[in-house]
Amino acid sequence: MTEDSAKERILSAAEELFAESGFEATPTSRIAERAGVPKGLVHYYFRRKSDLLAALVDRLPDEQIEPATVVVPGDLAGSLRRLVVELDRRFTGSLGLSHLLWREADTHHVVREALADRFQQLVRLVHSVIVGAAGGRLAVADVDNASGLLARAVSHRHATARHSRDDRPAEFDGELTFLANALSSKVRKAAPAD
Amino acid sequence: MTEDSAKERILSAAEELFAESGFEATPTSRIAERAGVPKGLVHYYFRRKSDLLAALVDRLPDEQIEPATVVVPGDLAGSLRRLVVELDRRFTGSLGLSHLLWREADTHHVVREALADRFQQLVRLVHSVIVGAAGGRLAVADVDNASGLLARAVSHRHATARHSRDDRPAEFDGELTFLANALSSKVRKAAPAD
Amino acid sequence: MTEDSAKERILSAAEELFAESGFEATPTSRIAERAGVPKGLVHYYFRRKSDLLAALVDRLPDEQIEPATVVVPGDLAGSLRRLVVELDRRFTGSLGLSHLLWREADTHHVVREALADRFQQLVRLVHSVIVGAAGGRLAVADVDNASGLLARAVSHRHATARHSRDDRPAEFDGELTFLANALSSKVRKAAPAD
Amino acid sequence: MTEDSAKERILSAAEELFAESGFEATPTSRIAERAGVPKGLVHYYFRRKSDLLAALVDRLPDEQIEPATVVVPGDLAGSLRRLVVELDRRFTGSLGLSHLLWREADTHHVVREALADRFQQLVRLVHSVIVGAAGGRLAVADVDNASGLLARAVSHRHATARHSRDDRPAEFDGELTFLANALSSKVRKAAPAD
DNA sequence: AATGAATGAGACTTCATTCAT
DNA sequence: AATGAATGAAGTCTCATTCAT
Repeated sequence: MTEDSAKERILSAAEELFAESGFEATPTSRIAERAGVPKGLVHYYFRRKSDLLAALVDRLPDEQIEPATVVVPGDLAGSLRRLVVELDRRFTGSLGLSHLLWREADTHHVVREALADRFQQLVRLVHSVIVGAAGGRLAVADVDNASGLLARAVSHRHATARHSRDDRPAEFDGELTFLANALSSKVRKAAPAD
Repeated sequence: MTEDSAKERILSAAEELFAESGFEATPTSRIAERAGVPKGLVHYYFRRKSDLLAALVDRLPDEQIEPATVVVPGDLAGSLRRLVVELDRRFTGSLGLSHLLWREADTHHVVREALADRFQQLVRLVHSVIVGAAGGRLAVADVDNASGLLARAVSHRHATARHSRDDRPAEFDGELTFLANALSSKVRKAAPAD
Repeated sequence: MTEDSAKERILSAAEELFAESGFEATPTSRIAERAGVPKGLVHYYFRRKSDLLAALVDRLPDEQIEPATVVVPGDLAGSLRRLVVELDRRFTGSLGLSHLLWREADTHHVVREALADRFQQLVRLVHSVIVGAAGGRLAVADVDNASGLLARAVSHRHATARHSRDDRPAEFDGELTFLANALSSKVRKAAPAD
Repeated sequence: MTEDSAKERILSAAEELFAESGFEATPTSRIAERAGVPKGLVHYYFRRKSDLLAALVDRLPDEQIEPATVVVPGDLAGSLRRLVVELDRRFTGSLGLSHLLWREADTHHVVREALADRFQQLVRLVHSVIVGAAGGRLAVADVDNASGLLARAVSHRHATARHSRDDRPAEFDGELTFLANALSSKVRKAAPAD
């Protein structure tokens, strides 16, 4: 069953190699080699090299995280922490993808758009988690701002993790707690008049 | 005045082109062309193409921002806002540089390190501004966390600004205010005896 | 019949050109030109230029001479003369090869070894012919010395023939006869009891 | 006094490098480097690269060997042995020269002629030594043949010594003795009537 | 459907040579 | 006299892409 089709193997090889060395620096011949297929087959399935990149973006896994799996109502800090743990896991599980998206975003609009989409998804996800954990007692603007801030910080953290030797994202608990406290203090302040 | 030396023109051309299309996708011949010099001269000054990249990183402007120029003690939100305005200006003024650093960080460790350096500088800068504006009445950990969060968010904002049509960084005031408030509320809470 | 495969034509062209102008002085483009193939094909078959040289040495014809074809027992001088005539014919028939070997021996160890091999073959061949023509009545040491001397002289004669306008080896009969006589006198002296 | 002029240092560097890597494979810049002179100076003294080769051949040391220094009348084998020892010493003392001459003889007629000259000198030298050691009792033809044979063998021996790791010429005493005996036997046979 | 031989444009780089100083 | 910046021709090699089978 792990006997992937040749086409699939080509795509995986391309993903790895584009992530390792970049699109331009990767010859199609090396893709064929790593996929263990004859050179001609790469161009048989993907006439031009850029078609490979497009196909790679198309098959982007849509691994949504379900807010419910990390949210504990009333425990904002914990919920955010669990969210980030989960995000980190996804990130580590598809490093090639992440490398690829960041690397080629500048020159391939297809990729750029995919990257932007993912960021928007992330913002919405953080938003949901905050709302789910803190209840509806927060000002909409505050939630928006916190979500934006956190999504950016998490994205940046992953983006720079790519650059480190072991691809492991940096410590982040302090920042998370700080943010959770900031929001929580708003809740209290927003509700004494109740 | 714009009569730069040939060597300088080559570097500028390389910076632009590497930023536009990436290192690999930029032929040295196009660099020579844009710099208006014969092809041989490029390799006379920079034996291999990668030497160009190294030179580009070496001459990285060290445009430090002086905290004092944006800090107004007591006005944290305003100070941060002025800081970001200034950072955005620097960013817009050297777009090529920023593109270059992010694009090539994955494959050229010189570049990667330069990018990491710049990030650390940014963290320290934000730190100084917060301390300068809020006085010494904040917990060290809070300042650290807020600085990290903000530096990451600002970096990410610039990194993704590269991907937009007009290179303009996204709106950010809301996030800034939120963060300033978060910190300010700590000050008050930390000094209830006042 | 002369419709050789492209690969074969490339090798022949390379052999000729390397012999004419030397390895370094021969552009691969000129090889392609003379072989009547597109430039890319040369590097398709032989990734690097030096692979061409290696291939050339590999396909070195192993044109052994069968001692029996020149030996007439009892006629040492005649046998040696027939041997040299035959060696000269081989030499003239593959001039390119000979040029090539001597020219590039200094810088390419593959070639150097091939040249050394050929010399050893030659020594053994001369040895066989002497023994075959003179019978077993000669001292081993004498045969060894004479073989070495003659093999060296013949090699040198071919090596310098390359340098002459018409590639024709110099007259050599006198030397041959002298050597045959030298050996023959030993036979008589070794068997005075006859 | 070892403070050679720049021009002299350039020539020596060229001789070494041409011998090591060949004429074509040696950039003039490397000659300048090894000579410790600025690049421009090489072409200041020798406008074209080939002028260097010509100059090198022009200044060829004419290290003639005086027959009297090795000849002991009556001792032919010893005389030849001493001659070869002396020739080997000259050879080892100017290896660069020898490499150079053999390497570039194929493509530069100036060099080719110099090499041929040296060979003729050698033939005459051997001739003188034989005559000196054996007296006038040998047939002219025999002396000619033996000289040619020996000169060729010695030349070949040096030519192939270049190809060995340590540039040391191979053992040769057996061959020499054999040749001396061959000649000596003629003397005896030629003079029984005395 | 699949393959790998074949192609040619073009990339990087080297280098002899010129020339202004 | 001496230098090293500058030039451009040319060399080796890579590679996406095509095509006959």
